[in-house]
Amino acid sequence: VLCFNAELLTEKELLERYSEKKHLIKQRLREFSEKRNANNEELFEELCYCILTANASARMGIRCIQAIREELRSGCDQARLEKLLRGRHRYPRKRAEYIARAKKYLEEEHRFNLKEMLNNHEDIHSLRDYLAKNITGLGYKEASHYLRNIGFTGLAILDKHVLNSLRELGVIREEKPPRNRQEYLELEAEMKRFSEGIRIPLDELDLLLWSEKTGEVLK
DNA sequence: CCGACAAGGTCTACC
DNA sequence: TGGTAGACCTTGTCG
Repeated sequence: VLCFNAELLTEKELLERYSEKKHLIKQRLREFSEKRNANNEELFEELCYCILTANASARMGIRCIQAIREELRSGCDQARLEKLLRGRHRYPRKRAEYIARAKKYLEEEHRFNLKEMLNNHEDIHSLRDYLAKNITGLGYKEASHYLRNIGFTGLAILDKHVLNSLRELGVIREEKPPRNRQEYLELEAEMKRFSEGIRIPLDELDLLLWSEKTGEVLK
């Protein structure tokens, strides 16, 4: 936060950063993996957090989730959610709508048993497809974000910062965000190839690149 | 104080 | 059926 580094990130620097932050990164991922034991209310709260962070700052997402925590558990009423989000989020109406719809969908299709729903998918990619398709407000990036945050591994969270880093490293040409499933999968595959080349697990690389740009989270 | 612009994208309408 | 503008919307930050 002190200064902006205008120079391009190199592989050498990346590996240096990795050895510096490796411990913190692994610790963070362990924290995520502990979420595998979370109950349905906690899993739903995390889902809502990811709905809220799409095109919004992480800080905004955290502030919002604190404000609506009670409402998520009690009624999850759209109008009340909107009121709580107003003044805290960019899109109070739409995001309140998405959250209310998600709650309704999960209740109708899964009796709100998120745990079971998540475990019923044999592989993580089909699970992500399912979420992106059926939860309005979650695209591929946020669906990946969600799964990572509740302890699944092996998915790339291709946000603005990570894409920018990948471009600087020469892994990809442009940092334009993927606009559909196919583009997302292609970019993810490129990142995975790169991660194997430099021997940094995909999830750790993702967290590393993100922390390079934001400086937050890992601290 | 004011204007510009970014903030971990995604959805929908329309072609 | 697949692709692309425009909508969503407000706060915080920086010059």
